[in-house]
Amino acid sequence: MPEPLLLPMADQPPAERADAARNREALLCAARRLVEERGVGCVTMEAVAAAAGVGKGTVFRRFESREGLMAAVLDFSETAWQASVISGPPPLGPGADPWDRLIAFGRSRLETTLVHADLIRAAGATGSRAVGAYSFTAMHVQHLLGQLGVDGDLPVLATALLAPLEIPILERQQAGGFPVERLLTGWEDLARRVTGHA
Amino acid sequence: MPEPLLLPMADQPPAERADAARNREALLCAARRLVEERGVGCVTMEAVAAAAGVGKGTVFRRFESREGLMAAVLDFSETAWQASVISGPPPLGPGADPWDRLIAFGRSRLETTLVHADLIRAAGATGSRAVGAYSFTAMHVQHLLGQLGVDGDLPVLATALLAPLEIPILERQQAGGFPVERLLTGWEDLARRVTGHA
DNA sequence: GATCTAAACGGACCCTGGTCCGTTTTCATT
DNA sequence: AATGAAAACGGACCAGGGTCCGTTTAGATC
Repeated sequence: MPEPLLLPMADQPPAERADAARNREALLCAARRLVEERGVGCVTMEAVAAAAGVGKGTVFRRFESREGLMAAVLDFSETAWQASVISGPPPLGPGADPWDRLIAFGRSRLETTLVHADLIRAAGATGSRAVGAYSFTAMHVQHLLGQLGVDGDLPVLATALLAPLEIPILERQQAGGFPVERLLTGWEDLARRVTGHA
Repeated sequence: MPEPLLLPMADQPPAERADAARNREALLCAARRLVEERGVGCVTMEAVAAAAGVGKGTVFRRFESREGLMAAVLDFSETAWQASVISGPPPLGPGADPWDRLIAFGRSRLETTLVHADLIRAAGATGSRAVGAYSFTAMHVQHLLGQLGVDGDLPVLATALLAPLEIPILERQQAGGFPVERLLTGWEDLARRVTGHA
């Protein structure tokens, strides 16, 4: 007879050891602080390690890479933003009609993306931005498109609508001298054409 | 009386010295070859320098940075592609009607972008891709939109149409399991909505 | 051809991201 | 409390991008 095997509940990753969790937290705090006070570009992995009082190896063991760490830092504000989309006040949050929500979404996304530009770039493709955040925004836009009665390949259409709000594109346009206001108007126009909304 | 000043023709940058030009060429060849036979990721600046028979400093003096060098390598195929848009056979080149050209453009751009994905990524924002190439494609799309009678902010609309064809977006979708065929169909749909074409 | 200056050269050197491995710590079990 | 194995730790170490500066070279002038 098998000995009482220790809780066979679904084999989830065995949970982080106490010291590991503590260090993760300390590192995240340190990183957040350093990024805030020096700017992303001037924060080295070694500096973060030192500020958190751990060795460099630990930073990499916890966060994989610089991109990973920056992604974690970014995740902070990203999560807050997602919350305001899910349950904040209209028109960004639920309650307003889908078209107004879509427009509010575009403006809000564009603005936060520009605010966190450096961090987003530093988080690269690793970022929650590139996986979690993307699928969140994609889902949300798909949802709104559905409510607006748009038909077609919604996942792909949603991506098309999101693409011009991504850093590389935004920055190139800004470098080209397009004021934010114009980008926004342009995006609204795009949304109107895509949805067929009056 | 001022001595016969040496050709006051517009003060263009004084032209490259012979040895500099020779080295630039040698470096470009070496880089092209190495990229081809090892893949972008396995080509170090030092290796390129060695292959070209010059010092490392020279590589950086000529091309500024790794991104700059990769951009120069990329420029090669990019220029060829541009030529086929400007003067190649229809429907990509001139001769076909604007709608057909637009569709051909989308497909062709998407394909070449995927083919050169690594290089484009390595060329980063420095790349001709990010400046020259972008403005070329933007101009071209603007032009076609104009011919199709689209009105609105054409520069911005053109960018919106181009955005989903850029690497970061394409790759994320590919990673999400969308087959190329679907991306293409999706883009055509987008173009139809934006232009209002039947 | 001698001379002079700006430009180019090369490679030692620095910095930082990332890896490796011998040591230390946690924590489940006895 | 003692024990043992898995996990975490730290910091020396490595590699590659980018810089610096003393030396060399092109090429214009005399």
